[in-house]
Parts: sequence; structure tokens; C-alpha cells
Amino acid sequence: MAIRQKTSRKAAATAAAIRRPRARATNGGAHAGDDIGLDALVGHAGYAVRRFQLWIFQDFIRTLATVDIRPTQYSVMTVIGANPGLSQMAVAKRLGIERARLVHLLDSLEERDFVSRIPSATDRRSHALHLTARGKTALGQFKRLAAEHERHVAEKIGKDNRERLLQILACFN
Amino acid sequence: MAIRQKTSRKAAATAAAIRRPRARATNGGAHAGDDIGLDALVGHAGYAVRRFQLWIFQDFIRTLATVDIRPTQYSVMTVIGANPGLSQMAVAKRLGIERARLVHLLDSLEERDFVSRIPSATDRRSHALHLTARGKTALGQFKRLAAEHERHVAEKIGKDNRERLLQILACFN
DNA sequence: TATTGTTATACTCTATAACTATA
DNA sequence: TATAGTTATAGAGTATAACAATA
Repeated sequence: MAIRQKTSRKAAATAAAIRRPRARATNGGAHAGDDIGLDALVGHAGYAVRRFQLWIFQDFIRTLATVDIRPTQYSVMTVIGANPGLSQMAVAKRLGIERARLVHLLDSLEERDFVSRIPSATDRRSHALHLTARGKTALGQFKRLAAEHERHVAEKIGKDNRERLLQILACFN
Repeated sequence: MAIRQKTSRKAAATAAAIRRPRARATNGGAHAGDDIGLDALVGHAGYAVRRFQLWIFQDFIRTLATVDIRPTQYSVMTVIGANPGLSQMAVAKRLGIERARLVHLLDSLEERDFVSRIPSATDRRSHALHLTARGKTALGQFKRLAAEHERHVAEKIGKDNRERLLQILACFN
């Protein structure tokens, strides 16, 4: 494999390896298990938050797998449900989604008959977004499953810690 | 544009619009500003965490823009720096990165002469990862900039809240 | 001119599968 | 047979730019 590397890798990389051939060429089992230190990463909020978010999204997707709804789809339906008649721009801005991306998200939700784009009477450029009857029923189920997911979060980090977290991050809503 | 929709949209979507033509067809300026409620989303840790992470990554990227280092690249270099000789598998597992993706990350770091793949003497399949001399110097600078980014986080959510957050999420390290 | 929805492109990230060399 | 690194592909997600219809 070292041979394959020499032939297939980029010239700069190979040159770097040649330049330092006397460097320690093995780890000699120095890191057999899980004793690998994170060094500066343990002091970075971003690192912990990234790992937490990966866990949380995976659990959300798993918990709502039976209804095939992902976090972003859920957030879009929830906001439309609570604010019927919003334009696509308004939803995109509120949730921090690109309006170009919202187009595809709404396409899939409309195909499943959860959401409908209704022509706005006041501005012929825009759509008024509404949940369909089916969408309203479905959202109710999604919310129950999402609440179950939220209980998983509470089990993982602790009920009180979850509350504290929500308070700390409230400024990002 | 409503016309364009009717011709270009999928049949299901159009059918849905036709099926409910008497629904409220305008929001009549009902959500002029930023009074759009999040409903159930405010109770979901995942939503706040996602928004927080977007903010934190953007600030990290901005703060380290001068050295052109992104969060994942920084985490890889930090772990290699603290544990020289690690294999690619070990780094991937420790950081929760796909090993397939780590290949490209290391390619770019090797091209910039920050990291070198040294053939392992004990297992000819694997590489022992090390920072180059240039990489060590560079990482020192990256850490100073990352610390500056961390101060931005403290300013944003408060020094004490940042500490609490790190404690709450310590189990994800 | 500016904005809304749309289309298209590119790049990052995640998730897989398959392949080669090696264990 | 199993594992390490690599390659390739597909799908989300992010970031842009450009366009038609409309304001």
C-alpha cells in the first residue's frame, strides 16, 4: 500500500514523505484503545456542539423513521402549521434556510399532500403556504414522535441539563 | 407565476391546489415582520442546537479565514498533534469522521505540508500520521485564532453559560 | 429597480459499497 | 476472513448566480 501511495498520491505529498524519511515510522501500538486525547478540542464549544448535534439528528431521524420525516421537514411543517399563509421567503428567513432549498423541501411535502402552495391574492409573485387536512393530521403524529425523541435527549443529558441548554440557547431561536 | 407553477409543477402538487381552491388565498400581511411563532420548535433542543452550530461554525470559519482552516481540518490537526503516530482509522473513529472522508481531508493537509503519512513499520496497510515541522508551527497559530473564536462564543452566550454548556455536553467528547 | 419563486451549479458533509494490499 | 486505505457514488445541506414574472 505504501507502494500504491507513491504512485497514486499527489507529488507534494510524496515529496513530503521523502523529505522526512527518518521520522518515527510506527506508532508501535501507542494508541491501542480509546486513550486518544482531544487536547484543545475539549475546550471548544463548537466541537461538543457538533458531536451533540450529530447524535440528536440521528436520534430524531431514527425516531421519526416510520413516518419518513427529517428535522428540516418537521421544522418547515411546524412553522407553516403555526403561521398559515406565510410566503416562502418568510419561512426561509425565519428558519435560516436558503429560499432555493426551500423550493425542493416544499416540492416533496406537496407531493405527499402535506402542504399546499396557494396563490397569494395580494402579491401574484408569492405563494401562501398552508397545511392540507392530511398535513394537519400528520403533523400531530410527527409532534408526538418528536416529543418522544425529546425524551431521549432528556435521558441522554439529563432532564435539568436539557432545560438549562434550552435556556442558554434561547437567543438563537 | 401562478401560471408557471401550473405548467411546471408536478401533477400531485397541481391537483392539491385545485382540490382546495376555496382555502384562504392570501396572508393579507398577517406576518409582516418578525412575529412568526416557532410553536413546538422552541421546546426542541435539536432546533436550538442546530441554529447555534450554524452560528459557531460561521464564526470559526470567519475567524480562521486568514489561515484558510475549517473546523474539521482543525480537529484533525489537533488530534494528530496530541497523538502523533495515530492511524487514519484511529483518527476517524475518535472524531466520528468517515474514514473515506478523512482520506480527502488528509490529502489537502498533506498538500499544504501540515501533515505527513508515514508508512507504519508494524502494519504495512496503515499510515502513522504526524504533523510536519511546518504543521506544528501552523497549529500553534490556529490554536490562538481558535481561542479568539472561543471568546466570541463567550461574548455571544455569556462566559458562565459557555462553561455550563461544556459541562453538559462533556459526555459527547 | 427590487423582490419572489425557480433553476442550475458547485462545494461540503454523510453514508455506502467496492476495490487493492495486507494481516 | 478481516482490516486499512482508497475510490466512487448518491443524497443532504450550504452558497451562489441567473432567470421570468411581478411589484
